[in-house]
Order: sequence, then C-alpha cells, then structure tokens
Amino acid sequence: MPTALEKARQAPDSMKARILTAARKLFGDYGYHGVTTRMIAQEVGIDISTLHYHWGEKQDLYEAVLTDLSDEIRTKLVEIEGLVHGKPLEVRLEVAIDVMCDHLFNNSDSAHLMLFSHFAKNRITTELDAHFTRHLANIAVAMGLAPDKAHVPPQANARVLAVWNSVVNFAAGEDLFRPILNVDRQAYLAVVKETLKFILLPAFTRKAPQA
Amino acid sequence: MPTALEKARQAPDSMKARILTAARKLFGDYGYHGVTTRMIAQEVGIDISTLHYHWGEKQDLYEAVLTDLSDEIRTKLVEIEGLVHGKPLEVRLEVAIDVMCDHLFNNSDSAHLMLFSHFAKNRITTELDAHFTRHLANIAVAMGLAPDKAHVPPQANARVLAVWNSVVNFAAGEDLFRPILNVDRQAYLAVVKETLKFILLPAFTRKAPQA
DNA sequence: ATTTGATTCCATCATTTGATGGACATCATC
DNA sequence: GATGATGTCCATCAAATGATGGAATCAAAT
Repeated sequence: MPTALEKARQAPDSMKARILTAARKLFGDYGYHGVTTRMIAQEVGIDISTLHYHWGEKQDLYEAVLTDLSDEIRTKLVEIEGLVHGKPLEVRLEVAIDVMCDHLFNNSDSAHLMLFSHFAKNRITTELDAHFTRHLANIAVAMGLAPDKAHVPPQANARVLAVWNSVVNFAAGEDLFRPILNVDRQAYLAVVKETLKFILLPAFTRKAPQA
Repeated sequence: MPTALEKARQAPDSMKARILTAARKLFGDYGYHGVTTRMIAQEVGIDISTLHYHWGEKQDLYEAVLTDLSDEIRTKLVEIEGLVHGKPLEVRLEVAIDVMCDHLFNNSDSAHLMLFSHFAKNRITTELDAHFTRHLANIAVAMGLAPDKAHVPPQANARVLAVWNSVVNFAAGEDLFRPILNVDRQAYLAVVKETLKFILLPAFTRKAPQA
C-alpha cells in the first residue's frame, strides 16, 4: 500500500512531486504562515486548483512536507550508521558531523524546516515528534550514551540534542552567519565543520569525565 | 531625545508598552506572519485602531519588538561581563551559561524571537544584524578568542555562535524538548545547564588544543 | 464652561487568502 | 468514435486581514 507520498517520490517529475518540492522550498524559506497556496502554485507554474486537487488543504500539504523531511532524516541517519558501524566514538562523531553538514548544506530547506517545525508554537504534528524522539534515542544508543533505545536518560537525550541543534543551526543560519564570518560558502562549510569538531569532540572523547 | 521605545519602557503600564509586550509574546509564539494585528489587540483588550494609533504599521511594531530585544540582550551581556570581570575563562563560561539560561528560560519570548529573526528569510532588519555582530565580537574578545573587537577571525565568531545557539535553542525548544526528556521545568533547566557545561567547558578550557 | 489635544472605539474599505464548482482538455479503453 | 476517468484551469466565494476616517470620550489648561 504505497502512500501518496511514496508514489510522488517514485515519480519525481510528477505534478504531485513537483508541488511537494516547491512547497518544501517555500515553507522552509518563510514558514507555514509566510507561504500562500498561490505562492506555491506560482513557483510550480500551475493554478491553485491543481494544487488543491493533488494535496487537499494547505495544512495537509505542509504535513506531507514534514513527513517527507522526517523520512529523509531517517534515511540519512541509517546511512551514517552504516558508514561508521563498529568504529570508535571519535570517528563516529567526525563522520556524522561531516555527512550531516554536507547534506544539510546542500538541502538548507531541510534545516530550515526542522527549525520551524520544532520551535514554532504551531506544533500540530504529534506523530512527527515521536519520530524525532526515536531519532534522538537511536543516536544516543549509537553514541554509547544509553544502554538501549527504550532507556535513554534525560542527560543522554540532552547531549544528543545539543549536538543535533548545533549542526542544524549552522546550516539553517548560513544567510545570517556567513556574512558575519565574512567567508565564502566553501570556507563557511569548512569553518563550521572545524568548529563543531572543536566543540563536540573533546566533550565526548576525553578519557576522564569531569565533575 | 528619548525614542518612543524608551518612553514606552519608562512607563511599563502605558498603553504603548502594553501593546509592545503583547506583540512580543505573540510574535515569539507564532512568528511575524502567524500573528495578526487583531490577535495583538485582543491580547491587550483594545481595538485595532488603538494599536495602529500607537505603533503604525504591523511591520513597524515588529521592528520595535526586535529593537527592544536587541537592547535587552545587550543589557544582559553587560551584566554578565560585570559579574565575571577578571575571572578565568572557565568561570566566565560557567557564569555566562547560568545567567543566560536563567534569563532566557524566564523570557522564552526572547529566545523564540531570536530564532525567528535569525532564521526566517524575511530578514529585513539589517541594522539589528550589525548589533548582533557586535555582540558576538564582544563575546569573542571576552573569551580571549580575538585580540580586539575589530579583528575577530571567522573561527572565533563560529565558536561563539556555537555557544550562543546552544543556549538559545534549549530555551526556545522547551516545548518540544522537555517532553522528550520527560522531566519537569526545574529539572529541564538543570539538565540543560549541565549539558551545556559538559559540552562547552572541555572545548574551551583544555590546556593543549588538539590538531 | 470652553477649548484643546490626546486617546479610544465603531464602522468600513480594499486586498489577500484558502477553498470550491464547473468547464474544458487529454487520453486510455471499449 | 463514444465513454469515462483523470488532470488542469477559469471564475468566483466567504472569510480574514491590514489599514483608515471619523465620531466619541476624557483630562488638562484656559
């Protein structure tokens, strides 16, 4: 039973998929309330009716975008886990930072969407919160911060969140941060990776935890 | 020449100040496009006309909110600098984390507004970006990452940003993160402080920087 | 008491926005 | 070629939204 979303992904040039892509970009740029159905339709070059025909209400389309995003993140985390399986924690962290940075810098929509969906008080999508919680639990286990997915102490989740947010912020904030750093795109990506490793590696890899 | 904003702050019960406070809360909750002038007026218990009479266009009111926020942050940073003057870096960081966390957790509007204003593509307020840049430069100098405010290398700004964003994220994301950690408000604040220190202190206080 | 200025609300407008009904087109199947 | 299903657009609606004009209210000064 392929969902409408899966079908859309199977045919990336289908109208339904094109609408989803445009919606994702615009919602990422301006947030839910900052985007009108007419903006999305115009981005695709179609009439509003066509948009409603494929996706129903604006709210439904937005939720489809977030579901799509959640799937994308899950896929990426699985990919990372495959890359670093069995490696020591320091390597795992380095690779995870590199891969997630590369991905989010090439898909800044994703980073923006994540911020909007997490921090806006809109917050209708309780199902996606469960996915996010699972993602965090998986990372916590992978980092050796929790014995298993079902028993993740608050401290472990908090540490994973700190790492996660750091990466997402630098990706989503490029428009503001890069002019401040006064570097080009490539240098920004390099500085961000270096900074994240500078901040995160010592905390998680030192031999004797303090206090 | 006291600005309208300063006058409003001098009389916190004035209509103008009450409108500003309500606007700040609502813009923080729902973002610029998610708030209508009617919502703000209703929150204050007045007519829309009264709102426009005092603050003009919606856009002007929003910019006043952001200016107010910028002043608040500057004040807080000065306060912190006074508290830790002359202390070693480790103490500076700990105090800064404690004070900023306490402040932002008691003023979550501020944290939300900061996120919205930094990451939304709206981004009209170029003057406030300059203030933010100055704040970062001051912190960089205070942390010994730059020789003076005029010469802050990209790496230094990036590190300050990493610290800054971490604090703001935990404050703004309480609604989503606290249920995930499954703790009450007080415990959340404690875990966040502990986590931030766990992450940040080793990076900036170790004796022999790696790589 | 009158004047003056500041403040607030009511009524209203023009535009925007989400959404829908129905006409037209395309195309596979019979 | 007729038929039905699918997809697209045009015209339009009702509600929401930003904004304003003008009347009413109030307080202080004259």
